[in-house]
Amino acid sequence: MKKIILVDGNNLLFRSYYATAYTGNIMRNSEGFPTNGLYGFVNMINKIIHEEKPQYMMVAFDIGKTFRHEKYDKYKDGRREVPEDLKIQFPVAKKILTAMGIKYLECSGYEADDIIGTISLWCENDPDYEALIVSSDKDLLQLISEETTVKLLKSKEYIMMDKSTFKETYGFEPQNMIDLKALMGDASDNIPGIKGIGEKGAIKLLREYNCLEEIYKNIENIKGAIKTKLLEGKEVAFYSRELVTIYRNVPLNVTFDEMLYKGENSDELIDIFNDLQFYSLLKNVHIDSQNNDISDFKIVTNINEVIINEDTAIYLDTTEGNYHQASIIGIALYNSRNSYYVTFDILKDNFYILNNIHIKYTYDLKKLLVTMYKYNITFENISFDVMISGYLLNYNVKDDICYLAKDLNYDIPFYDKKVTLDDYEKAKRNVLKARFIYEIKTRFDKEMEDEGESILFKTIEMPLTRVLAKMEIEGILVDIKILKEMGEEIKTKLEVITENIYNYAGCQFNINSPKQLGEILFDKLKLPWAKKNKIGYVTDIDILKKLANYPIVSKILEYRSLSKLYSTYIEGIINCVGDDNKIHTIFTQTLTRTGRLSSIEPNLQNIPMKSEYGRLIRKAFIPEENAMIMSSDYSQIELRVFAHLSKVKDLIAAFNNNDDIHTKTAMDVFKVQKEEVTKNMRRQAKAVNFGILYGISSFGLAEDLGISVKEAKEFINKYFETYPGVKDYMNKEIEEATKTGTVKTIMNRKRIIEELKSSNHNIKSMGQRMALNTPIQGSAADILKKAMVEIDEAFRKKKIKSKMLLQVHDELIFNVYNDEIDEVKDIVYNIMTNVYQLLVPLDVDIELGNNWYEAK
DNA sequence: AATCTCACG
DNA sequence: ACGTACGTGAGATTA
Repeated sequence: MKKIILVDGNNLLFRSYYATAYTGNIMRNSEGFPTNGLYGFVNMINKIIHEEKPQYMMVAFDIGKTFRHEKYDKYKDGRREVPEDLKIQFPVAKKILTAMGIKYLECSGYEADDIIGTISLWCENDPDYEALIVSSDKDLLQLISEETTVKLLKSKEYIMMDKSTFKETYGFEPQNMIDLKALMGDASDNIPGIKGIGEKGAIKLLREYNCLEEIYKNIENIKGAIKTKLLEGKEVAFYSRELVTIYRNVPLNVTFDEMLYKGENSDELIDIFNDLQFYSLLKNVHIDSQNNDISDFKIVTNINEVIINEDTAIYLDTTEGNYHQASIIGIALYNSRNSYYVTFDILKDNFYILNNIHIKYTYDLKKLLVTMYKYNITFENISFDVMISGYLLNYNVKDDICYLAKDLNYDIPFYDKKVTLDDYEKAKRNVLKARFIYEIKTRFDKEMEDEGESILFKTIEMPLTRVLAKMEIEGILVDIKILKEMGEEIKTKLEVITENIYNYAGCQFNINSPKQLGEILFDKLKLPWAKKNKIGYVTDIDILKKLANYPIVSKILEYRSLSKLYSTYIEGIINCVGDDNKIHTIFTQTLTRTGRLSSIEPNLQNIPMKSEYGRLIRKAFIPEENAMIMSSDYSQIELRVFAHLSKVKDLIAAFNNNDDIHTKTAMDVFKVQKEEVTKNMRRQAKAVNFGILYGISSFGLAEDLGISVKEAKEFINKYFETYPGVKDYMNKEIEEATKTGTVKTIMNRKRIIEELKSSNHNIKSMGQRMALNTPIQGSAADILKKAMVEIDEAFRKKKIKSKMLLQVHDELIFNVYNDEIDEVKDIVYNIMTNVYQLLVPLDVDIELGNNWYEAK
């Protein structure tokens, strides 16, 4: 038996187009050609091939006016016009199919359905063939027979419908599907059907009578309203049926042999995908062995075999998970002459080879440094980290190098724990990764040069990665006892509060469950302000604050903050403390879209600060003996950056005069003297200043200040009238960003913002806010990073033994030995204030204490 | 795996 | 007419 896969091409392309079109973010390649339909289309075709392993395959398309609907043109007219964006994707879809070795058919005057119906009829008449139809259109179910099955696509999965499953589901024969549609109609296809008869009623009738003819033959046995409707709609029903009946004798000039699945023509397909910029799909294309195979590498059995005397890439193979705990499995080395894989077993007595001056390139240098630290290898000559370079170039960079490789058309298989590989194959994959590093670095180097990011890369990011490695290795001391004591206290408080809440609620429930909590508050206790989300009621802090007068709600607020403290900051932190009583976070250098760092496992950039009680957690972060914790933070760095970027004279003057910026804003906006600025005026001015940094919106400001959107809008207008330069700057920035699709920081860090191209207002607005915020947040991040590099350098030159420990976006935390306090304070202050010349001065506050809490 | 909530700058 | 401030990470629950 030969199986042919019959695919409804129109259906597939429509589905994938509308799956993304509604977001408004229509995918396009850099020439502006829309690709959103094609992307899903190709994925679906790939999936079908993968799942069905077809011998024969055919994709059908609609073309021209269809005979079947000709006499009912008035119904067809009601159908939605195909958007131009989608229309132009059809010819490309057909080109792709040809490149994939799949036959496609279209026949003037017939729909895709008709073509599929015709071929499936051929299968019924030919004992050698059977058909599998793929579509999400239930109309095609009418074709199900002994020889024909339908794979009915749902949003995420599919249902296989053969004769027996169809009967189980509907209770009548597949060929009577047309009668079902005739009765119930189909709004999306403008099939009228009988008014007042829906799916349920229609199915019931067909289970009893099978088809329209039988229904009307037995019309006297049918009672009540249904009977009237049936009689009134008789004519409509019959011509509706004609409309939905698939025509199965399309004059097709094709043979089964022509529908053989031939397999792809890689070169053609690669060309097309490159054109469309479907880089992730390229990995599925069978690429010639050049890229995914390598045979001339050596698995080293004796270290003397390793000869490196030219620039070489290293790839480190470790166990999974947090790299502070990871162990080395082996390393791959690659250069244009030689390539090697060295297992840990061989390496462990020969680490010295890694001091080779020719080892220059890698992926994730920081991980390499941290992992190799205990073997005293410092890789002084590594000057190029492909991970960081890829990040600056806005590639899709993850921990696993395979993602980047995939995007760049290098086919390195992903790690799959279900597949066991022999030693040779494992070694090969690592060598492939080293080769990828070696080959891609030249291209990245050039791309960075073109983007003007080389200096940023060489003088900031590459040196910084070594600084961060040191900070991670150093870690910060934690006094677990303090955390445990505080934990006990919180636990006791939580028990009391839990009892209180149960009493107010009149029952016990899981307070941590937003769902249950919502039901208690808004269903059971009928509190006002109920607002729904997908799951149930919204129970976030904004809603609860409005209800804080209810004793149960104030207790819940208390419970929330305490349980957050307990699980995230007491338990969470304690779990991260190692045998050395220290926490070693990981600073991710290649994650944020703005250029900031982030901190994980644990996150030490969000330790409580704003609430007095939570802040006590900071007492557990302590210095070494004979040392103090020092914190140095930039004051208003983002607003200063904004003053610099916007060049607004009043703002620059305010910072030059060392004014309190929020008070100054209040004076200008409210047109009052300094003495007349009330607390509330300053608070409002501060909120607007923050709003400016975020790409202000009246809604956001209203939310923040608890005023109406209208008031917020007026307030913003007043601000813009006060500082017209701000508005001008924002307009100019958005215009430029929209033109180029990118924004840049003061150090030329580039972010691509696809959202700016969106036709969806919301998404576009979000893009505009990103475009306004990124240069500010990103430039501040640049400044911090530069300061960190310089401080590290100064410490080294002056042989300072105090250590930089943490970075929290606008502040640095140090462990400072008592005998170095003055010197370190000096160095840090001078570097931080002079690291970059803005149009306004940079200001730094430095505090010292016996723990992080006191250093504030 | 996705969602909600909340901690930070 | 729309849903919304920018950038993160983690824990708990629900699906």
